[in-house]
Amino acid sequence: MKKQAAQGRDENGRRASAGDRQASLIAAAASLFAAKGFNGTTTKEIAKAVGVSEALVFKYFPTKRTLYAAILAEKVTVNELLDAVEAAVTKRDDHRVFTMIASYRIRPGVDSTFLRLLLFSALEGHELSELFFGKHHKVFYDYLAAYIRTRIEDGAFRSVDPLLAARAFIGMVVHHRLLHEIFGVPMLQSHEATVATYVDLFLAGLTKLPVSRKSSSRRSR
Amino acid sequence: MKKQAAQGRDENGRRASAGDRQASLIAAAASLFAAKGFNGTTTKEIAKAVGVSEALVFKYFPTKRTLYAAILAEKVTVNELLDAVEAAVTKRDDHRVFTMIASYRIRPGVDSTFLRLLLFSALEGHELSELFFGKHHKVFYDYLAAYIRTRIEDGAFRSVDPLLAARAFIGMVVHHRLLHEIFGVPMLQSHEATVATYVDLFLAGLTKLPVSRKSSSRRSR
DNA sequence: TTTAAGTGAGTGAGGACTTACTTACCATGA
DNA sequence: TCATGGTAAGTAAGTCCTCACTCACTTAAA
Repeated sequence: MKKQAAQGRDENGRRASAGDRQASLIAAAASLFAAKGFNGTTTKEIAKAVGVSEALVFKYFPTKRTLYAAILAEKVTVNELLDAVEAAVTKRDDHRVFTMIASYRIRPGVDSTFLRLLLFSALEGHELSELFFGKHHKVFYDYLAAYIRTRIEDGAFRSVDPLLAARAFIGMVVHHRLLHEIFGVPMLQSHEATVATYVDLFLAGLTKLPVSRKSSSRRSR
Repeated sequence: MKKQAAQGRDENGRRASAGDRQASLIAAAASLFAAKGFNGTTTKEIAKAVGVSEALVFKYFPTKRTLYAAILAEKVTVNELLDAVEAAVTKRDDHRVFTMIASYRIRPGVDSTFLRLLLFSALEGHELSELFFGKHHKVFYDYLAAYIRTRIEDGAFRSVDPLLAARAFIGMVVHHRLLHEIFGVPMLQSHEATVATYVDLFLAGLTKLPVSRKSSSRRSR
């Protein structure tokens, strides 16, 4: 008699392949770590989330940390965006460039676990946090900064530190997500409307007046 | 023979008073929680940091959570700033208002533990996090938003959602701190210079052109 | 002498990780 | 077409350790 037969099976009642198991363990662990932090999550919980014995977790990942590392390694995929923006960049379409970056950065959904994971890893001081940050976050600053620099050289933007300006802009956007996703602050408007306002505000502050040469703070075109 | 006599003593070799002990426990716990999170910190560590037995910690705080709550309760002191800004507000000195708020928000030092604590409590989902956020953070948004609103009514600022604008500005500033204090990203310039740039950028985007009356956001959509 | 400050040595619960074992899968050759 | 064995997937039931919290007690001070 198979008293407790169909436990660690996939949806067809068959044994899962190593790859699948690994993937679903990573997925489950990611969402648990994101929800409760590394220290706040137990290996037993992870196993249970996948419907598998705790021991199996350790068959795939020798330690809990290894599992954590696997998550971070997996979660590195940014370049889709940068490709998408490319067109707008060559056309010098400021509005579009900023809007696209902001939308991407602000978009909820799929990886709202992402931000939490990033924060947790930074706060808990995991070694991989830097890699994580570098590969996933830093790209944006550098990319946007480069664009701002060329626009300054074009004479279209005022002369500011490009990296600082990039951080300022991304700061607005990321902070918005933070408020919403971490602190549960209700949104005032739709994502789109918010992005539009931010982009508008920021570009107005950055764009050079075409005719006037009043040196300091004025707004744009 | 007093084999291990002078253990839980204060600097004079005397027994500490209840109040002092409580305070130093709170202080030690705050910095440990900030560094490693609630789950990542043990009561033994806290005791050791104060140079006292673990048992004593529980004489003062019945549970670890109580201690945590005590920290959050203690850390609520914002109004100093708001008083200081008041003068600038009545004079409608935009630049000064924004600079003061940003400087306050960005200043490192004393409570750099603060931001970490706030983030940890939010991430780990402590009940008090909301209170913490509300009492310490929200104030800024509301205060700044109110100012922006009056300036819009004055006709000095463009017509934007005041709360959204306030969040955008504080977002820039807080994000800057975050990068620096949590992610260890090196600063590009001094705090003052950074604040100056941010304020300049933001006010430029917000201020209405004195002569033109071009109504809404140019180059939109 | 009372009372508060302080402690060493627990306790039980739970967490990361092991061990020794069972089952399903499937490739092979008889 | 099967027995059949090698192997990977899977598990129950630990081990050992750490952690939050307790207990029974000692010491200092007023």
